[in-house]
Amino acid sequence: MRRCIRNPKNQLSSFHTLNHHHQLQGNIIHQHVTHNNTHILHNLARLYAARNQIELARHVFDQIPEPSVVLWNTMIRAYAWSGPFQEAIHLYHRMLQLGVTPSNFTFPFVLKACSALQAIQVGIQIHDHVLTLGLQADVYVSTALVDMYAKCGNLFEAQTIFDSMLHRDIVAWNAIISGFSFHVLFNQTMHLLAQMQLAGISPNSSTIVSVLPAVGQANALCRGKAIHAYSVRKIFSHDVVVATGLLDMYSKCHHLSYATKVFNTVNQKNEICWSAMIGGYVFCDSMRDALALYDDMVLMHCLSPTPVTLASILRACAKLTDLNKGKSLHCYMIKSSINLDTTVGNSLISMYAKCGVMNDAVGFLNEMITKDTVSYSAIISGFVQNGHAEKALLIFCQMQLSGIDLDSATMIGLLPACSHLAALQYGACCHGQSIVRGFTADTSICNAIIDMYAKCGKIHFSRQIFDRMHKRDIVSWNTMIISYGIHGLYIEALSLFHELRASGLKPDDVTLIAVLSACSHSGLVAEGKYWFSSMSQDLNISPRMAHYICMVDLLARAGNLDEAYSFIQRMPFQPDVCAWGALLAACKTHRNIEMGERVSKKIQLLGPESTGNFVLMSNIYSSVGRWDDAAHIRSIQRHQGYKKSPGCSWIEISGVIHGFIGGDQSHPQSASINNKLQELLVQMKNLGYQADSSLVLHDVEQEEKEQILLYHSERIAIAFGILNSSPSNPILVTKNLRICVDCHSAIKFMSLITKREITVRDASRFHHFENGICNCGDFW
DNA sequence: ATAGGGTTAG
Repeated sequence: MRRCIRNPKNQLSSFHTLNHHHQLQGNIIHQHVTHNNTHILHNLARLYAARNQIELARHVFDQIPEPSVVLWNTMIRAYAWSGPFQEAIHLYHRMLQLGVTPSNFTFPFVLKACSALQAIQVGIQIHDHVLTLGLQADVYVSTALVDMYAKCGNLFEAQTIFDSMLHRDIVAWNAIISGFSFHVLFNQTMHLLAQMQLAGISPNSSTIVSVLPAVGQANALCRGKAIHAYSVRKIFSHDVVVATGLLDMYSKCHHLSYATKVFNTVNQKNEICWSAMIGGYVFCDSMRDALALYDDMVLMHCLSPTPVTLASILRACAKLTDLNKGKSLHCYMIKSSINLDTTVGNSLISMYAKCGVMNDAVGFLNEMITKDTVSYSAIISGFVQNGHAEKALLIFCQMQLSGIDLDSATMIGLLPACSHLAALQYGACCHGQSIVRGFTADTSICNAIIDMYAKCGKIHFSRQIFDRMHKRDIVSWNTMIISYGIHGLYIEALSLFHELRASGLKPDDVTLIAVLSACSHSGLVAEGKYWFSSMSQDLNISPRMAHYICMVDLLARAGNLDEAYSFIQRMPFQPDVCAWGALLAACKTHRNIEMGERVSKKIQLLGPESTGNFVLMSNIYSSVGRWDDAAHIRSIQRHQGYKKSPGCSWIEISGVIHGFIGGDQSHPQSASINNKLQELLVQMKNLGYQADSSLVLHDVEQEEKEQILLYHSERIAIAFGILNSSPSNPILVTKNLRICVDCHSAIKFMSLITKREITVRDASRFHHFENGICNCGDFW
């Protein structure tokens, strides 16, 4: 050591032998040379920079009184190469402050940092500087400018500079091509690729690698194959980087067999290549293959998963709702102290949310050191997906308090939360924010807004949004058709379906569910049967269980109980509780005890899945006065441990949502609500209202029935609404279950007495009461 | 070269 210091000329060679473990030694040496000469410091800084030890390089650099331009460039390049990019720009600015004139080598590096940060304002300043120094003709500088403008999104300026270049080498061509490819302007990218070849320059592997993502995103399989063939001819298709690009392109084109073929040709597969293949399987919904390949990578090939690998594989667990696998991966990450970056953390949150364990999702969110928009959005969507819209809104408040801004994906979580809650005022706020922030250019956002207005009872607003959209996808049409359906506007629903067919867009399986249920609710048996047979024959959509259930509903609702029964038995699927449940509901409507009993037995054989069906059967017995049988069914239900989920209704008044469960007396205004209900009951009875005997458990007095029914949650919510809103305002109440027959008839009277529009959204549709009539025509 | 949160129906 001492010998080295005494003989500084030997120092550099001794540094070459240093490795990470000897950094300390290196530091000691450089402390000793600090006061010697700047020439050595220059070399030392360059050496550290070349080794990517930026902090050490910076430490030395900062001690040099007047670094040469070359050294400034070295430092800026080091930062531009591997970040932090901001530091490259910072050094450039300091260089100018100190009066050092940048050279033509400075610009490509600092511009690269601008590209990485998408910092176009700084980029423009640098461009000005280039012009004042008269360096715009330099190939390297102009290429860097092209790259910066292209990456930052100003493709026009990039193209202008590129066109003005007298000499364009392959790097310049790659810069402009990768710019267009980066923004997925597929046609322009392909055009430039052709022009490049016309100019006599053959694309190299960098060119190929930069265009492949755009090919994949554009789903341009034929182009992709041509590029693959070109790569084979030029003998770089076996290069890991090219092969990774190729297999990613193939999987984005849903061509997994080619992707795996390319994958298998690579001899020296690295983690990126494995991750790309695993990601490809996940993209194509081949979750089992993704998991198998992951095991292969980690167990057989002893490679460590990178954050990218983990993000992909966690997504596979989420899609499979394989909580065990997801948890074991989480444990593995903790045990092997893999650095949990924010992306992986967000994948974990999403996995927990998709598996329905929101406690774990929120628990992990709270542990996260750096939470971002995605973390919160995952939680918000998770709560909505798990049926806790109100918690989604609460988390959103927490997100705002923590200063993290929302983006359009957050909004796409918030809007369905408003839909579920029928929270019109929150929903309208979301709509407003979406306009202000420019989200409404996004089709998915508009779709969510259409759904929100429809579920909040404002179907006309939905249609306005739908009509004004620039671009509609199949979800837009489906949402609008379904919205008409739940509002009982079946003519509009079916006519929109015909418009969709005329528009040239292909209906999908969801469209047909919407159409079939529209037919079923409006009693259009023949039309429903027609579309059911047509969907597989003409529209090339194979019917799923849900479609069969729609058909059962269609037949049974119209009174064709026997036909529905045999339809269920002929289904190509094992009939489930829902299929039988649809028939059972119709048995109740059509008071067919014999069929009801048969169906009820089938359901009981299927096991403990549905409670509503027990209630239904019990009600069927009660409706014909067979109280003992009704009680027996209820006792089986109790005996087997089924619990009826409580009826719950809510109403939004002045932006506050008030919720009530059946018999609820806990609201501060409970006394006046009760008075209102009693007062209404008297008036209703004067007009001929009679409590429906079939709905309440057997052998209680009429008086008592009235009182039980009086406090069904929807009635409490309506009374609350009457008391707390001006008479000109319509009332919208939302209920978690289906409305009961008695409430349905009572609300008709209430609308007549109070002369108010009352809308109830129950679990299946809207009931719009006005002047004693409901728009469902008592058929629901 | 690979990666995270996202709209409709049941």
